Amino acid sequence: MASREEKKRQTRTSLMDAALMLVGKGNNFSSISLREVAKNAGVVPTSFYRHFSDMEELGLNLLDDLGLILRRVMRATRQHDVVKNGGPAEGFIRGSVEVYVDFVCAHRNHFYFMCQCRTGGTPALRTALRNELKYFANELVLDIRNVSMLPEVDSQDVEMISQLIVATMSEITIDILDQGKVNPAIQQELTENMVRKLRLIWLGARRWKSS
Amino acid sequence: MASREEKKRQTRTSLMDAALMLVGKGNNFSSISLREVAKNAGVVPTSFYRHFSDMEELGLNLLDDLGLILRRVMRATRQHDVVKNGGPAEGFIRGSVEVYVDFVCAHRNHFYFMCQCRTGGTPALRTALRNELKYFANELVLDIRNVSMLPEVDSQDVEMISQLIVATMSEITIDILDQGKVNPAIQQELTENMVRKLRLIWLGARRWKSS
DNA sequence: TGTACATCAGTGAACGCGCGTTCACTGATGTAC
DNA sequence: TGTACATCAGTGAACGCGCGTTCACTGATGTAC
Repeated sequence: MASREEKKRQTRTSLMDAALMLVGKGNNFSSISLREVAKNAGVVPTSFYRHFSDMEELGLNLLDDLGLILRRVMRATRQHDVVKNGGPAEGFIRGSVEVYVDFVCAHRNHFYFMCQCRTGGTPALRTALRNELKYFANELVLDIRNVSMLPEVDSQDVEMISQLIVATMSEITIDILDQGKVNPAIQQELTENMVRKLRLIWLGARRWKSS
Repeated sequence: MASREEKKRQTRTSLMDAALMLVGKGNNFSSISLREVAKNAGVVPTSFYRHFSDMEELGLNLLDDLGLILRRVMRATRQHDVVKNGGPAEGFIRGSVEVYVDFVCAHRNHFYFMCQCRTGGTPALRTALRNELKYFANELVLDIRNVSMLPEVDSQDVEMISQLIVATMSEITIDILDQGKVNPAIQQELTENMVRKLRLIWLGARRWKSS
């Protein structure tokens, strides 16, 4: 039999899942009501307060989840490179995009919430998300520097390049989520399009000389 | 004395301005109520229906405004190039970014609404916005092709490049809006950062060979 | 120009509804002896 | 192991409030003669 603690954890997860589900169904997080979330989690509205003080706090917890997902994306990307190429090599752009696209598809609702938060969330949510994305971009900077892929580019410019990459990733995220149902053909096309964009950026980066 | 028609037009504008103002103050469009909008427009809630059937229709009209603004951005950019350089030349990237940044600052609330809509709006709003942005990107394609700046790049790839540019513009838009108050120093820094990004893209584009 | 009527933007009362939040409660799980 | 008590996740009734929408209205503007 589940312990009291374990049951509580389950209800908490149900609440967060319910909120994500409502976001995934096209509702805007900022207009989802606490009562709706509770109802979809199969719990009475007052129970909500045993877990979160309000919807914003639930949202902050969803962003923590997102942070974990992004860390897993980075780990999977590195592992992918090592396994396939023994290190970053020719195919690393395609590989990274494929890993990322798989994660977005596997966590559609989290990424949906991320896109909404970036521009539509409360100040606290926006700040929390900005920090997650900054961390992600910085990790990218470290990866680029560690393998010395761009020796002629200074720190500030590596940061600029990683921002450019993150912005381009953001774009494909919105595109993937915009197609309602998962369609392998379209998904493949988006991936190819993305690969070409990153290749072009990489082409520019290799020629880039920091002044 | 204002004619009845003229007065109606004024009230309509007040309603749209009130909605934009609420968006600019940090509210999410999808959670702004019709009553709030009416109150801030200095009008009774029932009056709203004389102008729009619901908030979504008001939003679609805001997107029409945005479309006009984007067309003015394009015109101003072209004019800027012609006046300053007699055509696209060395400084055209910086010039274009400056024109764009000025427009974003001058129409903060419209661009705020745009960013929210892109991921958080109703399906009708998202579709309408997607069409506006597609038009904008296509105009960019035409500009690039017309002046034959990239002779070795085929149509499909010019489109890819213009998407890349639009995505990068989107990013700076969010950054500008994220700084609550207009701060010339930060704005200048964002502009410089943006210029470097577009230069890098351009560097890649000039080396790009369509296969 | 003056009058009589039509139009219609804006009014104000009213409705039923879902909202967030409070409160005292219940009863299963956990703990002390 | 059994008993008596403590904890606390989840309940259900109740509250006041702002919501979208309806309706019959008012009175200034516009039109026909």
